[in-house]
Amino acid sequence: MSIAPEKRFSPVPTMRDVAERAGVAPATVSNVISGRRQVRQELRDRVLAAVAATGYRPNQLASSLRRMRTDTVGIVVPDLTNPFFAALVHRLEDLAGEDGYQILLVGSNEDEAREADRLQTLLSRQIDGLIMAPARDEAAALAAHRGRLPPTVLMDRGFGHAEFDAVTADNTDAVRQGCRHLIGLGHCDIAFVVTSPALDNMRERIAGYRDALEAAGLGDRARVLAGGFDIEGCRAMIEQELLRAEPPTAIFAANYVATLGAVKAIRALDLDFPGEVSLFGFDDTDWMTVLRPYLSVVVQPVAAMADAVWGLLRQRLDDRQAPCRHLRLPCTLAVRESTQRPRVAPDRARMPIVVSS
Amino acid sequence: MSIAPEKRFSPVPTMRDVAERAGVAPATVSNVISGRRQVRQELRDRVLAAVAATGYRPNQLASSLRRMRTDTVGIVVPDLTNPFFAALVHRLEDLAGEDGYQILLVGSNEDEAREADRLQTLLSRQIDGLIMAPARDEAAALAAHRGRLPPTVLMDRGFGHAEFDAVTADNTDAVRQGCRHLIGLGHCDIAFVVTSPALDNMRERIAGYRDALEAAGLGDRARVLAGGFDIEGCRAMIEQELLRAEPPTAIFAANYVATLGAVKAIRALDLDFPGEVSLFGFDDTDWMTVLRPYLSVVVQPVAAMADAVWGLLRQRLDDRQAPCRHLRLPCTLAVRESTQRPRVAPDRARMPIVVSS
DNA sequence: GTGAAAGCGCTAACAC
DNA sequence: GTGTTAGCGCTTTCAC
Repeated sequence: MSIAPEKRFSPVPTMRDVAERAGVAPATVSNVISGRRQVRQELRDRVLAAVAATGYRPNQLASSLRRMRTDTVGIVVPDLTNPFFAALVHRLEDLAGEDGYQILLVGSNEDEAREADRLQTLLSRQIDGLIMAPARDEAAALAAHRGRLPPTVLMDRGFGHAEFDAVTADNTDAVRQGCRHLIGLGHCDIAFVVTSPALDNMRERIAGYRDALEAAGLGDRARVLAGGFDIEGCRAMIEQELLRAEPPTAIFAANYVATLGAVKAIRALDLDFPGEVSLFGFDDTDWMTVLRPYLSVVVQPVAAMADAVWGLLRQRLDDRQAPCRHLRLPCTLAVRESTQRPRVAPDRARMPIVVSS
Repeated sequence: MSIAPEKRFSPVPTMRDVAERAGVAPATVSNVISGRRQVRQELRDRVLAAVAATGYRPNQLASSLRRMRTDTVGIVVPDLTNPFFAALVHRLEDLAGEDGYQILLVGSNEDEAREADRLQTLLSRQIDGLIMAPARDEAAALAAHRGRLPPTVLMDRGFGHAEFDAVTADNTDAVRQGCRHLIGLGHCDIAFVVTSPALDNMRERIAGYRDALEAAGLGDRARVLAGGFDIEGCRAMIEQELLRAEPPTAIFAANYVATLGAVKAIRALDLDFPGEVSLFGFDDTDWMTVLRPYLSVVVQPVAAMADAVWGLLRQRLDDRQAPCRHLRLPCTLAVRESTQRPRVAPDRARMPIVVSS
């Protein structure tokens, strides 16, 4: 053994180390590992042996830099704590993983500034694709990067942009049907609770609400409340509404947060539920068929939506020129226990209802 | 204007483009942008102008390769759909973002093979840190990379490893207290439902259960059920238990999944709940104080746990030699409506109880 | 304080 | 098939 300065043992072996050990060119190692080109069996064996002996593990970073692709997709959602988005992310991570992509996850917390900031870093990481439920429809953060964005699919929100693929539920129709159900039950005073009427998806849901009321000649009874993006805000707003002289006989909540806010408000006032007030919620979860009363809700096709999003992204990855598409998936209604006939006869519905039980 | 072949307009400007335009060295651009070194005001201005003019945006990939750090942390959880993990991830993403890190998210779906596979890719991406709630305590996936792992913090599970920092709830004590509550109410037949007794956290919870029963002289009444990792599995197991000749008067569910499974089982059998059977759950969520009966549960300090995890990771990033620490955070009990006195007097508790209502 | 040059680890292009 | 070479875009010595 010579004492001459040999190449020191590198703490983490590189492809070159493997190549030297196997007595082949680095490119050959690369080809063995990636399988991109045929390599003679003998060399391949030597390479594999060298890989095993050195414990070599490829550095994706270097590979990505060279190949100009990262096999990474960014996902931006407003709130991971909301089961709707959690389910979407869960499914997307699944699909992405199957196709060899990893997920860079960002939660915007419904905050535009934060979203813009995080998006910037996401893009600087050279993500191959972007999936986003933007905090605001304008998606100013996106516009700022116009022309420099990777293939992008919007979901749930911001679908007004013609330059992006998008997936949404058929919001208007879902709410229209929900309202019909309530009206059919005899409800004339239905309050509709959204987070923010500034969001297109909420506007669509409001449209469904107004549609249905007008079709029933109840147009002048429409009341839309904006409770904000957190449960407590919605709760406060709804509580106040239920304390009015002529409270609604039913609440229709336009999303998960509003739904929870509504039940909390009803509980806080200790109302007989659904006796004194019915509730139609939005978004279905495990627990809704478990505690009482089981909630009647609009069910968004979450799995199908995630599938559609991923499908659009894959297609966009293959062909950046194809025209953008907006997929709108139908919702279903799960009518359960939280909606029932109002106590007051329809013709007396304008009379004040005593709120306490 | 010369027709000579000038450098073509590069579709995406690089630091070199900016440097040329500003008439400075690439290194200077780098220094302006990173702020790592002082740059004379005049040059700085020229650089900034060139950045604006070209619309240059740094390539983190190249930077990471050179700097040998990615400002990225991998998070592996068994199930994003479980609000406990969703909340953990949510909070961790928050903390990471504040510190300039991004999150590569992986859901293992409680599947070891998948976990190992995804972990491999995660590591090849040169993540700076790893946060993991391993599918199995052995965390074979981790062991396979022994010595080549970035700073790693385990949470909720796998905390038996002396070579990793870890954060868990005080499982044994939490369950012990929960059991005391049930026993105090007069319950002598309490079934304990875990997902899998192979997990250390479940074993700890079981230990708390046995402790409490033995302390009350009820050691021979202990019944531990393993329902598996999905709600339906737990439901089936619990349903069967409730149909025995001598059904338990109370169910103690050892995690979120088991809790939901328990309520489903109770509903499926149409039992008077909590009249005929009490339920003590595990993990607190928004909806538990909203529908009836409000569930009595063990509350894990999720936010504090995430904070602790992040804190440990940051410290480990700073000092890889420091001894590993296992932080164990106390839980609290939320006693609500799902637990009440059993209908049968304690001294008759061994008599069969009629199950139908 | 600034520039020149080397190189992070990998792969694509091109010879042979 | 396999080796050689030249970078991917950035940061970091090291001179000046």
